[in-house]
Amino acid sequence: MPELPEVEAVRRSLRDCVVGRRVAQVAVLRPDVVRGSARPADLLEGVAVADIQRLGKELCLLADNGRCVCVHLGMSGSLLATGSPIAGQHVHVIWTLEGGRVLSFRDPRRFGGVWSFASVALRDELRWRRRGEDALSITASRLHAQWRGRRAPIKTLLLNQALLSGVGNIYADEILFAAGLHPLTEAGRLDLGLTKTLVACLRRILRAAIAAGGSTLRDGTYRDGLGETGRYQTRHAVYARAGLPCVRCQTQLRQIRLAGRSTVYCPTCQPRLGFLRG
DNA sequence: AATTTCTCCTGCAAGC
DNA sequence: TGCTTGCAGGAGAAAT
Repeated sequence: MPELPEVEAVRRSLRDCVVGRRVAQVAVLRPDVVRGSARPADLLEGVAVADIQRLGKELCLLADNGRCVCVHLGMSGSLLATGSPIAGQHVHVIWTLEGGRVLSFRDPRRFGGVWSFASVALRDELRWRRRGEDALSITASRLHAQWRGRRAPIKTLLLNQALLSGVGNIYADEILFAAGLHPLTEAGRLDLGLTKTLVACLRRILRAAIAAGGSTLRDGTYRDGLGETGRYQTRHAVYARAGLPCVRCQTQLRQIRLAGRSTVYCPTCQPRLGFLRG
């Protein structure tokens, strides 16, 4: 569930307590969540963290010796900075920082993971350059060009991280509602004007969600790097609201399955393009 | 080449 | 109360 806004909230909350600190020790409790070398030195033991970057839903800890470690939170992952080691199950990697603070990667469902790279260049070649542009920097003209001729539904393409990085199921539904677009709309049928509307809604919603610290759903799993919950879930217009009245027109919200994911939309506010244009 | 389906995993909620 | 079943979904592989 951590999507771009949640991952950005984690990045910002961790920045001050992690950047500039040396990693005193790394413990890997579950080696299979680490891809690439899981040797402590390759997971930044002994070096200082110089920066934390983000592409889409993925974080990357950069060390001052050039090495870097990507962390993907998957569905249920969290990256928590605490004053002492956290108790409980599903903690897979622990970075003990100089000064006693501890950074823990916890992921019950293990859809996330950790990737170690010898350099940013290798990270980019093997991983980040294979991803689409970050959703916060996409422009309408580039998205329009990318979607030209595509027959897949717009929601499917919004979720495709090889095309665009950062949008997941929650924000895809929220963005499409804000833009008044039916999730099954063929991507290639969006003209530049509608694409501009879509991109404007995408930016507005992702930024508002970042400002609110992301969305913590009823299961309560999402926390930022300091353990704080998000506050954007109270502003969801459609996600997890199937059967309830639309906040704009009171029509009962409809749920379908698309790309294997539950999809909620308002049949009145989000009409099919085909019905408008023949 | 594009698109869809399958698979991984655990926790929670609903139903009996 | 205690069981089973279904559902949630990111991403990459596999199938169409």
